[in-house]
Amino acid sequence: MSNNGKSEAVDRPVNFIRNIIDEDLAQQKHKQVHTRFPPEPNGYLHIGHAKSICLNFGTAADYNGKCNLRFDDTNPAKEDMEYVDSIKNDVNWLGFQWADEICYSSNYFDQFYAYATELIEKGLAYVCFLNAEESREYRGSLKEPGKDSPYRDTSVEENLALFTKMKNGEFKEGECVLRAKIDMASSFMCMRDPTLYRVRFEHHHQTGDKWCIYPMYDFAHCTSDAIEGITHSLCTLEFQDNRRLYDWVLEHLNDFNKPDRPHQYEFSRLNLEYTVMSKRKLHQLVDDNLVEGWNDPRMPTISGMRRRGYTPASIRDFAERIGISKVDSMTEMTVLEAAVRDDLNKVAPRSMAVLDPIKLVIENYEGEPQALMAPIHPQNEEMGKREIFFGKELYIDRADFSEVAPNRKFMRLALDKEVRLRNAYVIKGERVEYDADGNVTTVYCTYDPDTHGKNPADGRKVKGVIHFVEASKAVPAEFRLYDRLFTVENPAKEDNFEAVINSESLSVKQGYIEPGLVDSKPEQAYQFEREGYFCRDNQSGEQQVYNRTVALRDTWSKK
RNA sequence: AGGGCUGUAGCCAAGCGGUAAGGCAUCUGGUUUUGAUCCAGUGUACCGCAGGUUCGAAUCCUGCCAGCCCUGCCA
Repeated sequence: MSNNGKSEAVDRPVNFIRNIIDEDLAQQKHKQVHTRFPPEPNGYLHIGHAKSICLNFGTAADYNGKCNLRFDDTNPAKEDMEYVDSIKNDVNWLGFQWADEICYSSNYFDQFYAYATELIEKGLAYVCFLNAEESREYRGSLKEPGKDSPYRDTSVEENLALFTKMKNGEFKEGECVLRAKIDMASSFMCMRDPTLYRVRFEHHHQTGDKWCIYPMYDFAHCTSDAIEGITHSLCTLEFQDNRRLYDWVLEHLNDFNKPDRPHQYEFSRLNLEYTVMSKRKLHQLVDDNLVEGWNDPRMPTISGMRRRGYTPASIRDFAERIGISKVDSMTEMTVLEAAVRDDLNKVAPRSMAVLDPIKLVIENYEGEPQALMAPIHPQNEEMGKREIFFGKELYIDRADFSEVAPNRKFMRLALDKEVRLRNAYVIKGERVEYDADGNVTTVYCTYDPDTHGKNPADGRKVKGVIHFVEASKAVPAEFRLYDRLFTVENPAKEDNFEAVINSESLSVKQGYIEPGLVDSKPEQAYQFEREGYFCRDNQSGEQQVYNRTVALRDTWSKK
């Protein structure tokens, strides 16, 4: 059957949803797979949505099916065009194309109205004048059954008239709702005569002022799926109970009570360590100015991660690595980081940048700086070479020098010790100058002119390699280093998650880049050798600002 | 006696009656002008616990335990 945990259709990990699809296809329940990604446009997309996007679009693509992008826009009070635009943008950026036109639940408002009418005519829905509080009391509790609304037995004719009045704006907000007549004693709370329609005098971003009644999620979602011919409606675990209502609605509508109607399947949402995933909390971080905005590189939003330097391929790979299941889980950051590193390692041109510079003088070098050629990618010659410079004055990183090597493992520059300047020559530390505070200002070295592109002729072994930038050609740049946004694994569990924000989640450095980098494009990834993967900030215009996407894997600093 | 789900190595996650895939993390070697990459190797997983069925159970049955979700005119 399944070979090494891979799906038959494509070389991709199997999951329970693919198993269901394989079965449905085998039994010819559906001819083609049709999924949908149904965000509500009330916030920006985050990495958790990316998991769902990859699942829905990815699965459809693997089975040669289709996937719709559908805005679940049934609550105009919370929604906005700003979000629909950003969502479209993020989905495209991730590399997915929706089938045909973009869909909106609001496209189907006329049909929803007709379906609601059908339910009323069948005696399966009624207009209820209980207010919100009364309605809650009548609902009962988890352990106690509810009791029937006094409006439950209103005649079909009267309900029809009442519902028309609701639509015509003859009732105030909150005065009445349309409810399904199901079972006030059901153990599923969502089946205790759930609300189907409520009155809202709101302007809708798609339908304007045409409607003053808006359908509830449970009524709109299943019917939208059915209208669009969705076969597999994938959502997260908290909708498991709602599936009973999903099925009830479709089974009681003539158009949809067929074997090939949509079915809902639930998978677990993504939880990532050291961050939050709820829209409410992300909204709060933005509103309370704890981050720069939705696209702050520390945010788990698609736009934030994009600005940080994550690539679409790396996010898709991450989604594949974490898999799909029904287990409540918490994924470690290392999985995400490994996914970006794997992608960037392959595609990122190499460069050198000094983030915390100290001056280094080559005492035995005279004359103008010289140009040297360096590989753009040491493991991929096809990427070509770049020009770098070497000269009398250079910058190296403060952390790469120590007057006295702290231990035998120290592989960087120290006095009377040799080290390789990456892509250039072997140098030896000779002496050092300090400022009044005891900080190193300049390190004086000599270089071995016969070591470019080769080891010392006399067989001396030089183990250490450090990076540098030639001073006269160096271009000043700002580097922004990011760390986890929170100090605890699961900030959502805190009483006040804002209290556990990592105050050191951003540190800014002023240093230098190779001159060849001045025209770098925003979001283009580079590996600054020995420092990590960086990209030009997409919000800083002409300024040389680089965001660190992720540091290089570090297997020695903790020892 | 509310109901719905879930429990496989530190973290994800395959497996669906024939004797435990894979990834991340960890650790150990090797290569290396990035302490990166790459390569090779590295895990007694009492398969939540306890019974039962079976020649044989992570897979079937029973009971128990733990965690998550459900009482919006939110989605």
